[in-house]
Amino acid sequence: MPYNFNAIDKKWQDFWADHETFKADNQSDKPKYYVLDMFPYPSGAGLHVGHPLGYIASDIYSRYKRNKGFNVLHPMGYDAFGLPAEQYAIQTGQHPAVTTDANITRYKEQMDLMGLSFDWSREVKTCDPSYYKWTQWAFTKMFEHYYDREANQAKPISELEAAFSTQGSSAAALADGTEELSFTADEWKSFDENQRERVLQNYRIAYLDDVPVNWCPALGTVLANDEVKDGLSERGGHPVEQKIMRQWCLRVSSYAQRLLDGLDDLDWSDSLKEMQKNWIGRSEGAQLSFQVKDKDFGFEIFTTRPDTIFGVSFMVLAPESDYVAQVTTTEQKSEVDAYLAATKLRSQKDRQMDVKTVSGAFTGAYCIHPFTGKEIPVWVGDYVLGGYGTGAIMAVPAHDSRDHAFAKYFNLPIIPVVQGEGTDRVQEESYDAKSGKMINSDFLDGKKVKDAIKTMIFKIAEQGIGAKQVNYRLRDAIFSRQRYWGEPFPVYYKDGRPQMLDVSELPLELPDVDKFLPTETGEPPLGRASHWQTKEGLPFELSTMPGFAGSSAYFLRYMDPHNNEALVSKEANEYWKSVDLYVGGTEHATGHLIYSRFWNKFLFDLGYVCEEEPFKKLLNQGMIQGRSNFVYRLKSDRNKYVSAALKGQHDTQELHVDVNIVSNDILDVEAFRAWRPEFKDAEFILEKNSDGKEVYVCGHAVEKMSKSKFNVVNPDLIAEKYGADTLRCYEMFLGPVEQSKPWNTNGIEGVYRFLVKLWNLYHNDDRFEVSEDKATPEELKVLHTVLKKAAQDIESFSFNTTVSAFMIATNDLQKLKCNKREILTPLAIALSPFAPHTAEELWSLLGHQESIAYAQWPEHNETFLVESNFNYPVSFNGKMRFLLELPVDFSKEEIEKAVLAHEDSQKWIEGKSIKKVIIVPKKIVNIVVG
RNA sequence: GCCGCAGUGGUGAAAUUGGUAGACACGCUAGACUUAGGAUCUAGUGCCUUUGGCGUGGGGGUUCAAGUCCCUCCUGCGGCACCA
Repeated sequence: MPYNFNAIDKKWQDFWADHETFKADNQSDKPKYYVLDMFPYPSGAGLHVGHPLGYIASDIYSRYKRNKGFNVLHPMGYDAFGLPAEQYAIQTGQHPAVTTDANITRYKEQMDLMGLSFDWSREVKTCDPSYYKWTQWAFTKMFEHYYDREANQAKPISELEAAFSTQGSSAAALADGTEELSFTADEWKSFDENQRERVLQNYRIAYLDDVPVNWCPALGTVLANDEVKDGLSERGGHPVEQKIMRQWCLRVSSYAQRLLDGLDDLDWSDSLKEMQKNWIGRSEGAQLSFQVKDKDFGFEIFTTRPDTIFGVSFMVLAPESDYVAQVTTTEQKSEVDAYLAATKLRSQKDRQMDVKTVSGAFTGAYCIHPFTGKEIPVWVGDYVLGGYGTGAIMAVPAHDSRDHAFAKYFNLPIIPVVQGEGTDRVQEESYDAKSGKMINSDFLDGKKVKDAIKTMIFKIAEQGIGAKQVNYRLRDAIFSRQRYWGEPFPVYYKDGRPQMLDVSELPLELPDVDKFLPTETGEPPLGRASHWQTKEGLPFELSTMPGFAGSSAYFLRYMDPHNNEALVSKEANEYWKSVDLYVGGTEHATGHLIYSRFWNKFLFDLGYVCEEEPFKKLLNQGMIQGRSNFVYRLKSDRNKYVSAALKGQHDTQELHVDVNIVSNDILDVEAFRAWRPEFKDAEFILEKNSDGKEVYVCGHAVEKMSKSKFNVVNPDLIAEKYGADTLRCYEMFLGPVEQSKPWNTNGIEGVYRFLVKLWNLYHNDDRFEVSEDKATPEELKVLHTVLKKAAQDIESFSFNTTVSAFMIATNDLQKLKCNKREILTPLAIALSPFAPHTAEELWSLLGHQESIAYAQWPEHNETFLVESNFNYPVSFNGKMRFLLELPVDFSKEEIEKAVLAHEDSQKWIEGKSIKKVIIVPKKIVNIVVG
């Protein structure tokens, strides 16, 4: 029994735990490095082989950095509030805290089995009151601040109040607000507290507002936009409808520009940056007002194409727009009302599903064109959204496809104002491109589109009818959830006015309830905690915070997890600064990664943290999908199952079968009978495989790994069968970390063989045996090649090729029968990030007392890597190439002679030497000199 | 529809970033040792009409040299989606 991985794994996992090997200190002479994984939601299913992909990658990097002499912070914790535990609680009555704790225990066990080098002394749980104290605290700070557009940062709301009492509402000109209000300083002073609060709510960063929300009746709660996919809830896939509700909101939109600008300096993948840019959705254009005919007001529209203003042939209002009621004429009222009623019936999902149907109604009103003075009809149409821009548009059917469809449907004029390739067909198809020259446009005629946009913005401003305007798609975050298992708001109400608890009164702990369902009167579950109120008997807010609340600042808490006086102390924050490497999946691109950047920027504005961006580098690990297996049950005989190749001859029903009783798609029929009572008498129609044996072959498909599909492969089982190091190396060997791929165990033997081979190289029967002889140049070359490759590849997160490099080195050393200490010592250190248990064992067998985790990373030496095929002196400072014509059958000597004779070679080679000679066909030789 | 990414053997994938395509591993074939092999070891393995020719989704281009750069088309994946 040479390579007893189970014993080795256990020995070193215990050793690391006992010695707190990976505990990071907040003070050190070493440079710091902060490696963070996105912390998991501890689900009941436990970890499957897909989860550790990112954990292993970050662990390899952490271990590498420790060996490189860094003080590494590598913590782990749990995003412990969430829907599944609560849904489970509703079904079983089991308190979510109990299930969550049980799941956490299981998660920790599994992570330890993989030898992950976390500093567990810093573990956080978002559901822990000592943790959510600081989530609540940040919320109260957001309530007490507003966004100052001039200073471009959050400022105390008290400053705004002071300004109101001297300047009235004009003080709010540069504050980001929900709606415009008008009052004088004296009026402000005469306001009572309720009136003042109503004003202030428009400016607070955490504020209450009546907003259209995604209401999910099945879950009994509202959901954020990123929690809704295709009109269905992301969790559970329940239908979602639109509803107006009074909710806590966070003014994330104030930070839109900073969230966008901040991306430039981040080392994130282009695709992820692109996703965030899309989500923020900046668009530049102009806002201008169109006067309504025979009325004393006009309405504001937003357009990115002010240049096409001479092509406007109608206006469209969103059905939700307040203007609709104001402008609709008596003759058109019944038609418009009917249309509005019909639109209301269409659910959010319907509107998304069928974007092609054109619908609308004429209001009877007209606008006056600001430049031509012509009358323009005003319509209502549901393709214009209430929540974006001003909820009203100028329609230019010749140059906007949606306007074009509307114009065609209602037979409205299409006036081309841009000439370009294809504009002659503008009656049939709109020309949306921002290129070409202006026509039919008075003073813009002949200008290029881009110039015309500039000119027009200038003109609009000059005439006082509008100005340049930037709009963002990013909306404020709705922060209330009508659920139990989340952070309680540190808020109570006095005469309906929200009041914040002081930090000394935090945390406000989640009260117990008898059931986890809404009350009979439809209040959230917290309404059942009847005695839950302040000392004065005032009621608390009954909603809880959403999932992203607890995950928005956890990376800061790890820096100083036991501090009861602050989220993070100044010293700890200034030492660790921000996350150097953040590893996680793309699924958080528009949720967590936006909210936590916002949250961090807010704390930065208040001076609580020293870095504006929390995550410097981001590595997106791919998803590991499951490979499901199926059996085919006859519809005629529900006890009979037909093999995959023969299923065409029968009418069958496809059933998922546990992949753990299937090997290479061949079903273990006895295990199947034993799997579930309903299958105990199962009969099979078998097929012949290539060996002529009768077997049951299963169907297969790549799907998401999930319990219900029976395709979950547990990392524990793999670790038990092959050892943690094989699991770690194999997950890396599968391919680039960033790539998604289906799990299959087919190649794991190869990786396992590599570790055994390496082990056996330094073992004679059961005895560890190393030679003290000096290594040969050949052996040194093998070693230094792998040292160089490993360092380079780890730095560039190319872990699959690093594993290959170790395999090559092992094979080479085996051929050389090399078991020398001089080789093994550095090799073990370089291998330790990938196979820490094996490396640590070898390290101790080599006689070291201290853990390999802090051994110094061996630097490679280039002199051992010289190409020995050519006997040239070599240097490694860059490379140069030049061309040389040679006779067909040249020798190496001739090459050298020719090189030296070449007229260019003198100045090229001067002071340098030939590094590499590459011979390619067609009598051409490339000489690389350095 | 718009934006981004990718396409290489039977399979997972490499390729010093423009320099001998297919490293490494799985699988497969043959052999050795074995009572046995789902153990271990050795050799072979891109394709073909094999003294040679062809090959990185298709077509074209730049270059002494292209998987890599440019144009174009096809296919797949991801994101956004009536955002004016």
